[in-house]
Amino acid sequence: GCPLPPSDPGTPPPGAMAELKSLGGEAYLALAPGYGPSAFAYGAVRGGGGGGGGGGGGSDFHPGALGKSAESSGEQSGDEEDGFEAGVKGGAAFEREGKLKGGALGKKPKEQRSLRLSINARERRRMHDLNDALDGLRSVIPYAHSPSVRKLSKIATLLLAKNYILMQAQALEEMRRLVAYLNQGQTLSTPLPATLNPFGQSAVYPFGGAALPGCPEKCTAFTGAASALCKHCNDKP
DNA sequence: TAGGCCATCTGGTCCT
DNA sequence: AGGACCAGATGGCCTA
Repeated sequence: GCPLPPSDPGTPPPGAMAELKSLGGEAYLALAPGYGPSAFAYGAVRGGGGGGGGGGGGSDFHPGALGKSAESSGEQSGDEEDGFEAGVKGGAAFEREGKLKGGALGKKPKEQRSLRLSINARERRRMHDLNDALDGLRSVIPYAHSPSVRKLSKIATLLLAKNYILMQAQALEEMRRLVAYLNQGQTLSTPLPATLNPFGQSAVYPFGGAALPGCPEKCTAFTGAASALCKHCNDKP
């Protein structure tokens, strides 16, 4: 199976990793082949990535630092000119083709080029927005966020997010069933089925062994206060 | 060096 | 007509 990403004490969202553990994490990390472990090659800083390339003469687009996608979105907003400068090859191809989407027909070459640059700039902006959204998604996914750790790829981010959502839904459902079970007022003389026990196999009774002076359901062990969901607590004056 | 990932350009298509 | 969205192509950077 996929190894759990190394925990980063500084960054994981509260309780996120604990939830991963309690649920085994397999579902969460069950990424499609090729995007799992390799996608989590933590520890290596990804440098200059990408940038420049493309249609041409990437030099003008070389952000050069880390976390390109995020940075590039913004500093390239000058784009019109950048796009033109960078578009050596693309521009050449464009000029060779001598055509531009029906609308360019009948326009002067200079106008065509201007329109093409405008379209390029819009597309760049759109992709930057998309990357910003992906960054936002990464920021809420529990994995090792750290400057010294390579960030998740786009595909890994999407797959991880999907599995995380599924895992959260499952956890929520289990908690609901557990609350319903407790509200029945029954004592847990037998271990909860694994599917009802999000606290791990060893925790037959998640509230600890010692009887608490309060509610017989020991729900106070959760919060230290009477639970509004517990009928025993509600019965008390 | 091959493969993965990425940014950009580009033309097509659809929508307003 | 113009903008948004999409997918293909291209080339750069990085890691194994």
